[in-house]
Amino acid sequence: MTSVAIIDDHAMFRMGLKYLLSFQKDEFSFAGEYGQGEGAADFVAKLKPDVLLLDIKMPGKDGIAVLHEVLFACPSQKIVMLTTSEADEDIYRAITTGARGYLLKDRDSDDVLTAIRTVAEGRRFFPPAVMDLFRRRQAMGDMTRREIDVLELLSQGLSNDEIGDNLGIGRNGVKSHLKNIFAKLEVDDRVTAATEAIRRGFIRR
Amino acid sequence: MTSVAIIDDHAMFRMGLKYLLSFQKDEFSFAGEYGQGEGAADFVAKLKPDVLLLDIKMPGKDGIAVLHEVLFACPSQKIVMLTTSEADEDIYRAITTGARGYLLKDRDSDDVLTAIRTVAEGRRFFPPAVMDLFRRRQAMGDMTRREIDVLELLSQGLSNDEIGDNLGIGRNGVKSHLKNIFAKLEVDDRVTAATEAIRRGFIRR
DNA sequence: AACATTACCACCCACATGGGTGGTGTGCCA
DNA sequence: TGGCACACCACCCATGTGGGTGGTAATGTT
Repeated sequence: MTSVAIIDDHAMFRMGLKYLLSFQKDEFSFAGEYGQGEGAADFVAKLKPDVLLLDIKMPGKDGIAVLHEVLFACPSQKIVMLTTSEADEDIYRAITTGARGYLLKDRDSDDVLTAIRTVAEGRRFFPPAVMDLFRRRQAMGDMTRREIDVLELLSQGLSNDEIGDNLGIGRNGVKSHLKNIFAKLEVDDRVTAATEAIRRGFIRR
Repeated sequence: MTSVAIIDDHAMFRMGLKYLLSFQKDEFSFAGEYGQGEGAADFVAKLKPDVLLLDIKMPGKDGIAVLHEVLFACPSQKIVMLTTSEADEDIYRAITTGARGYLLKDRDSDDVLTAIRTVAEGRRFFPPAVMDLFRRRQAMGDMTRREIDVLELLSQGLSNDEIGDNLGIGRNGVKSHLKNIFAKLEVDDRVTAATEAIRRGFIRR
């Protein structure tokens, strides 16, 4: 008997899981649900479910932060990320910090039970689409702290001079960072850099 | 007794609704579910539910297109949009084409039953956050077909010359459109124009 | 007939951008 | 002690951008 808990800000989604599990009463039990990132780690610590389903995009504290907290307190906790986020960065962080599964709600939500079963047995569950995005992200190399700072300001429409002012460096420093950013994102202009950085999850909004 | 159907590509979400309604068996009946935009209008025509819940972001045909089709065939159909999309453009199109309700999954999903009840009674249901976005969009004026074309190419990182080549016009024509676009979006550079246009739903991705 | 909207174009100008080539200093890991 | 990633800077240069002011011509609407 496998106990399953879910952390997701969508009430309907939590209910969907409860309903889904209710058809497999001999195999799974619904351990509990929680609707936000804040306090989620405590919730998990008390419940100790066999498998935890965890959403990424939540108001306040996001799922990646919760993932860190939960695994810090209990490294053996089995966690499946269940989210709409196709951002390579989210997938990369989730897998590298120790999630055992990652499902895209829109594409793979039929696989939920399979994922839970697989992870409960101690194996990993990552659909091909997820692995593709993970590998792409891995091939890219890391974005440094400073590069993220630049991207953040760039995406707000600031000029190189303005970005420099904000970061306390000169325009040449900014241009230098931009050169590296462009190379990593494989783009050659700031508009695409901004949209790609958002799409890939390096910056939010 | 109110019959309710749902069109949403998220299997879990559809289950959530089924589960939710199952607690109110004397008030609501679950008429059916459908997982994509393609063929959704026929599905509704056959079922004729009292209230239809309709997601916007679906692969292939999106919810706004389905909304049009369904209301064209049956203008009295009561429809509640139930989506994560906070894009003013989606909200604007949904309301102006005749949706009776609009709920944000992440913020208002507790209101689902209230929304269904309200709409079933023939009234409208739009939460304050939705109305705010609607009014903001209304105040802005429409984006013309040509302006959307320019935005689309702009967001792909093309220069004004390249955009002109793609549209068969000169750089001056492009600049002229851009001037109007900037004014409507209340921005003054192409990076912000691109990110805002995406965020507000004028262009996808 | 008067007007607004949309779609385009021309010319000017100050400034920003992206590419290039090069350099310095710091901290880290081996 | 060497090597490497990182953060930053300098200078050059062709091209792009955003702002301005102006124009034409085809569609409407009233």
